[in-house]
Amino acid sequence: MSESKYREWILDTIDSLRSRKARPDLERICRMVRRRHGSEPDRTCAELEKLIQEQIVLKVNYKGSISYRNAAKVQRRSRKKEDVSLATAARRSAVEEASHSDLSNGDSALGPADQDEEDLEADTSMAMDTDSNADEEGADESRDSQDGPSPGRTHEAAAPVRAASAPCSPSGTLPGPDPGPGLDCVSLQKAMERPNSLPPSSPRALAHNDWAYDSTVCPAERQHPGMQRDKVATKPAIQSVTSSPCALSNIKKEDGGKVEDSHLSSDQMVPDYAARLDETKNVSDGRPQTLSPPSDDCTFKKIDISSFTAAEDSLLNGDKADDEISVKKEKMSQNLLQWTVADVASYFSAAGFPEQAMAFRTQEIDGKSLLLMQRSDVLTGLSIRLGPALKIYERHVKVLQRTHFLEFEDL
DNA sequence: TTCTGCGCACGAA
DNA sequence: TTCGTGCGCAGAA
Repeated sequence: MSESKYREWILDTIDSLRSRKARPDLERICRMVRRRHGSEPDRTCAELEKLIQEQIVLKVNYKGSISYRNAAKVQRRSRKKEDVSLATAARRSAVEEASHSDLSNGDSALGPADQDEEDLEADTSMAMDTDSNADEEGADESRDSQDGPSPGRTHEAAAPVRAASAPCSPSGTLPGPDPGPGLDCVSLQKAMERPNSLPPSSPRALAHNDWAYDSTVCPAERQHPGMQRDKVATKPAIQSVTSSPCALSNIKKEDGGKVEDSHLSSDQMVPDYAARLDETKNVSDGRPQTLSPPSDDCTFKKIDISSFTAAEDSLLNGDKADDEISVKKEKMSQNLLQWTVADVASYFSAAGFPEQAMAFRTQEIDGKSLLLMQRSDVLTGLSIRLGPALKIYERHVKVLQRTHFLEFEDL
């Protein structure tokens, strides 16, 4: 029985419970998985915990009880029109994801809108277990250290109250809705903690973090630790869990028929650059994708993503990138600071994320802002779906940032 | 007995 | 007003 199978089962179960308006709590999840697939609650619990760690499943405290959410389906409500400044917005959303609502008023399923500044430094833990047991948070911390230095995750210390503890209470006789002390999964969680903590600001750290860029041109072929989330079958009904990250872009929100997905063409989304994109794609023919970072004052016109990616890879491996690529990279880094909002939007549009490009535009992300973006900002601050957001961050934002900072480090 | 569907109320946006 | 959520009940299996 593969883990991916379990993921599928669990996500399926959560979706199923949700669809029938039942609280997806541990008890129900375990029971349903056992009934449907004959899996022991212990195992289900363990797998569920893993999913939480991987931020595939969100653990939330809703109305005083623990619920689990399919992270891919968590809707970020009413963030469409945010006129707050980018920094504020991004930060706030990071807080949203990370800090969860406290028991104060229970409801936290969607993440609190504003948690004030108390957790601003907290990195994004999609597992917004609102009762926030320190165990999990610890794991999260170590895992997500790439997001940025999160010195002193305040909520960690601030939340010893009513630790909802790990969701383990296996073996059929599960404690009721009260997530009381069943079997604890602490050991599991600890076991799952990953050592990983180089300061993200350091390009080298990035290179050593959970991210190793594959030189393969097609991201679909890549499987690296940092992208594990992408492998999740967000649509449980689908059997093949070997889905590539690319497959995620096809994720549709099936719940309630809320298909937020883009039916919009590039033209609709980013009219001014879409044409160029199409043009480019046609011309490039066999080549993957060609970016055309705009701006009149740009010192370059087109950069081949694949080349760029390859350059990054070489960089990571300590190889000497070939001159041509280096030149491109250098130019790109320099120009990044000069990118306008439109440039950034067009970049992502050209990179195959026209819909998400709009989000960058809406949030007024220019080159400088792009350099400042953290993972959580991309995942949550833009109100874009998790799948594309992960890809955008891992394959583009991070790459651009790293390249940029590497440049400066070298200088 | 267990599972499922759903009306309804609640709280947040 | 809309939306996400889940309690609690009734009917089905």
